[in-house]
Amino acid sequence: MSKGERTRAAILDQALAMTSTDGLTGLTIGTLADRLGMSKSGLFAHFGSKELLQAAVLERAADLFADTVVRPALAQPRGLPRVLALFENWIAWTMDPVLPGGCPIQAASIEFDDRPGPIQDLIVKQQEDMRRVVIGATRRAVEEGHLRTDLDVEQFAFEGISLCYGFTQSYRLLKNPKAEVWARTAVHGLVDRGRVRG
Amino acid sequence: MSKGERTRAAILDQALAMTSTDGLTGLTIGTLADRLGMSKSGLFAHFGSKELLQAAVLERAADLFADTVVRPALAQPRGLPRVLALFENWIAWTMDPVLPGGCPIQAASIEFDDRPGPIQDLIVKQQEDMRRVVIGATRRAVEEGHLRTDLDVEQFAFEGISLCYGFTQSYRLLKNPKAEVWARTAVHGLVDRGRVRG
DNA sequence: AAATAATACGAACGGTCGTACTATTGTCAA
DNA sequence: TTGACAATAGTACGACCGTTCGTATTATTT
Repeated sequence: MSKGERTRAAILDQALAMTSTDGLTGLTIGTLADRLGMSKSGLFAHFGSKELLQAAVLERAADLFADTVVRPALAQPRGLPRVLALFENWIAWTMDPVLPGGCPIQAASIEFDDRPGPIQDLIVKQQEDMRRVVIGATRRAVEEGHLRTDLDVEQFAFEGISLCYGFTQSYRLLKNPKAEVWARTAVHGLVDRGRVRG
Repeated sequence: MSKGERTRAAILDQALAMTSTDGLTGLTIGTLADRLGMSKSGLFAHFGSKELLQAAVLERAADLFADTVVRPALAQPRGLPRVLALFENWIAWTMDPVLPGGCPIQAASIEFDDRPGPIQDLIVKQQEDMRRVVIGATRRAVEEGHLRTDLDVEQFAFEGISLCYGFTQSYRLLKNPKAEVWARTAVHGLVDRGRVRG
């Protein structure tokens, strides 16, 4: 790993934290350089433009999300355990102090839902990837006989993802101490309702 | 209505649309003035600071939300019809072309969930007001005998609000044509599950 | 019609933004 | 150890930011 690669990784770590609290637009090259003790131009040279920096941050966020949420869930036995782990890990991810301001991708979703361009395209791709993961795990649970065969897996995924998103509001903005219980109760309810009878 | 009040209202209308797409931070006095064909300083004088402008925009958004979502729902007979109207109106509000970029309050929630200050305080107050409205209507539905007496109304509100929020993602960012059906199916399911047996 | 207040304007301020260029330093293979 | 190139710093730029100020214009009241 060359020196350039090392600094680039350090930049992205700091940029991720900054994006988490200030958003992709609030992420600023000058203050980012200050926090890293390096010059604006030196940092800038690593990416070539702010938009490319934003894209790199998003991809780093997605990697971290995959490592924290998706991969550990896929390590669970297929079927219900995996589906539940997906939601539980997602809830834990929202509370993870590594991201001081919450999931940067979720924030970016709202920030960029009216700004077409490469960044929006990337966010859409990431969100649909995640949707596919949830749908895939759910469909597996149906095949394993854990969930009803007549279950609408797309509807199921919509509700599960919505609950994870809603949790962010209650937990991060409203700081409601019951938020975590609500979210976990809700996803367990969702899963239970999909279970085969008996 | 004096001339000042008239321009102030016109400013807020335009500012609301701009906030809807660009967020409270992306809302900029210069371009806002341009769109209204007036000078930066003339516009500025109406509010005294950008923060006060942002606060005024949020209050205008809340008024509009109350007129579009809450008041029509309260016109429905108490109990289940009112609860359902609340969610249906909320879904319609998210699709309302009056807000070209979706609900400004929801966007501001994520934008400001890590920026303490008067704006964050205002947003928290608005969100908790809305939460209280949902909880109140739900509790009424219990009293009317439409919903189970052992229903956890806070849990119910969390799930309903989460679904409305999740709908924004699917509809505005991912532009999924099934989003509206998913959201309506989900809230109807939520309500049905709370119904008294038989 | 005169007096006063409300409203709007234009210009300018200090700052920060992203970006472009050039110069300097550091790294690492030959 | 040197030469080539990657990495970082330095400086400057035009554009825009929120804000202030003095002044002109327009409404409203007396």
